[in-house]
Amino acid sequence: MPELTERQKTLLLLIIRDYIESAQPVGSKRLVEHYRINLSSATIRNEMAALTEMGYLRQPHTSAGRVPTEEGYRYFVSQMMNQAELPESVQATISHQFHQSQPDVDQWMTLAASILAHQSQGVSVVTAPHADKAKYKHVELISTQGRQVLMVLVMVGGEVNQQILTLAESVSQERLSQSASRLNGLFAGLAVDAIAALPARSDALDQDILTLIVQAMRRTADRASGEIYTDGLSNVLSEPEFAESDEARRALRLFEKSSTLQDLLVRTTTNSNIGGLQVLIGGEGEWEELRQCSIVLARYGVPGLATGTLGVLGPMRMAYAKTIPTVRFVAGLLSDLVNDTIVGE
Amino acid sequence: MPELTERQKTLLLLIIRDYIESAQPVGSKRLVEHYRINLSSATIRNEMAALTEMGYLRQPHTSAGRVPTEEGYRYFVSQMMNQAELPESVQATISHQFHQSQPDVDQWMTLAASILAHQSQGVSVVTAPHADKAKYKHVELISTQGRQVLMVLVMVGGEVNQQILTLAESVSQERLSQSASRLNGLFAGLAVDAIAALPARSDALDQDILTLIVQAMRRTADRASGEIYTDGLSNVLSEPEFAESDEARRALRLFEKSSTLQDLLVRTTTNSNIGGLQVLIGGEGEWEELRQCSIVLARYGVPGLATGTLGVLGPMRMAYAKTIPTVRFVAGLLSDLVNDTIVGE
DNA sequence: AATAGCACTCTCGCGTTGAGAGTGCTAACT
DNA sequence: AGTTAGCACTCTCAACGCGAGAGTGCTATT
Repeated sequence: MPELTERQKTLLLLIIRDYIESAQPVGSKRLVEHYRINLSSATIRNEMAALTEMGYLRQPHTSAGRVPTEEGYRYFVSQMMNQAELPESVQATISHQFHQSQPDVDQWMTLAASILAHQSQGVSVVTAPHADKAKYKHVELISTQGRQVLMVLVMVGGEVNQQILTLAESVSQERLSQSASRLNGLFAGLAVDAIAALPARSDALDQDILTLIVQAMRRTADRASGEIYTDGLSNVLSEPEFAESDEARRALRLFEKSSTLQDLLVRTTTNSNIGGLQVLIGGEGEWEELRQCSIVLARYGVPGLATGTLGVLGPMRMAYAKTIPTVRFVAGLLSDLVNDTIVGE
Repeated sequence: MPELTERQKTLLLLIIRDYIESAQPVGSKRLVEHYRINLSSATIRNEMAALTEMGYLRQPHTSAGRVPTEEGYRYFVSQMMNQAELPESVQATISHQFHQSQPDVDQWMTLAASILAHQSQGVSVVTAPHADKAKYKHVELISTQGRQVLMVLVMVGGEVNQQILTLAESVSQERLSQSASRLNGLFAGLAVDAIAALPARSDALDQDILTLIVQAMRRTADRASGEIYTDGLSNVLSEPEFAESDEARRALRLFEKSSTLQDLLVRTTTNSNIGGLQVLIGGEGEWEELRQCSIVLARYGVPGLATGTLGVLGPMRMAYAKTIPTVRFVAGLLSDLVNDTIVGE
């Protein structure tokens, strides 16, 4: 791919910025009128032709202005990655909201999703922090009715797993508490494999619970991510590109099947570093449903202990300039929160 | 309002049924051709004129067929309320799905929402069972880090309240467990007011926890309903009436602000009996966002112990004939499940 | 009371047309 | 050589007109 001259670079960024704002193909004349450029429209036309030739722009039809291609957006985003800090005042507002909220993962996730959706005018996704290798911390068993028992399983890192068990026979709350207490003494800090490798318990109830705990921990580990929080779904319907086609419906459907969404998040962020952003433009050939969309994703958390993903989905014409720094900033915030909560345990 | 003749009644129902299927104004000729009626189109025209006069039908424009008015839909629904059973086979399928799922409230709610959305092709809403007067059952305190403690509070009826507390000073897990155990012995089966009325505890930690428990129970009671589950959001976008207008967005927004949605559910079902259906057509003048929509709602559960709401939102042109019996049936199922889970405690 | 016939109304789809926007190319200019 | 003015050309889009079709209400008839 040929190099861009400085002027082409400036023009390309200008054109994309304008298109993101106006949602309309931008022509040479409009460009001259709206921005202070010391060039005539004819010169700009030449440059536009060149940029089109190089694959950064395209024309919806012969006599329309130019529109960015996926390649164009990619260039735009790459230029933006390095710089683009969120204004101090916005940073302060967001931090403030987090610090005055309850110190509760659920609250944080909801808040993060809400902030992202609001700032970016897109659909936000946030997954709860999740440990790849969960370590046992504590179990509580609460008799509910008959043979049914509520098991609350807490992992190191604070991940909570709640589940109803059905035992072979009815057991008193007292015996349950004793059993839980015995297991807590035994398992503290162990990973699932270590627990499974322990010799069988002589007490039948203890052994049953142990088996169920191992199952629950395995299941938690298999889930590739924590619970998914989302917000701003209605934002996407305001976008003109989704107004009448059923593009919007396809993208929305992705959000209803949480398994697909999880797959997407995992596959695209699994190798990315904490703090590193990833921007998927037009589904990158992999995601048919997202051909018209872009996603800005980031991982947060403490590697090895608990990590999660957060991001924003919007039309390809998304407000990257605002979304990217916001996602980056919120990811940093959540990382700090996870860090503060876990470290020292 | 004048009485309808038997023939007018038949015709009105037929017209509405046809319109619900086809989504197009239905004319006299179409009616004669598609259904075996021993009448000429001219006669039908006369009757249609009468029905229009009476306010059950209306014409989008002079030379179009008839479309039901809100009044028309109301009549249609009222006719359907008494009869309309779900086919045995469908009942069986749904029951089966419930009985083979995990005995877990979260699972049930998700499943109920999924079934409702799928059957009705609308957006479903299900709220978790919730007790107006929560009774204490059990508390567990799990130290997480420093002064932070995870409190798991279980109510009679199985409602679980999970919360992070920040204590005045760091406390060992052992002391927490002891405190929890003392309180459990003391509070079992009591309502929040009874607990608040108890004399202060001599132990400072016990007293702190007690206060926090009362707060948590009050907060739970103040929430007018349990957690909200929803499904089928993308269905609503397929409906032609929402294709391009922004009606859809307004209705969707209702679902994003869970507070508004809760308000709606509470206000419309607060006085309705378990098992009784309520159908809101066109927002009934109260809900501007729902002017084009209908909602079928039902309460389920065991009055006085734990109740919840479930329902379906769709266009006014919704498939009532399928939705109403489904909502009624699922409500019955959930009532049974709640009953089985709670009774005997 | 029910129906056949008829004149009337209104929407919708379709082809036409003219204005406007934007382009690419060429020739002139710096 | 790079830049610019001018111009012919292309294409979309909104407006318009028009005819077909659907549906109605009314009247006269059975």
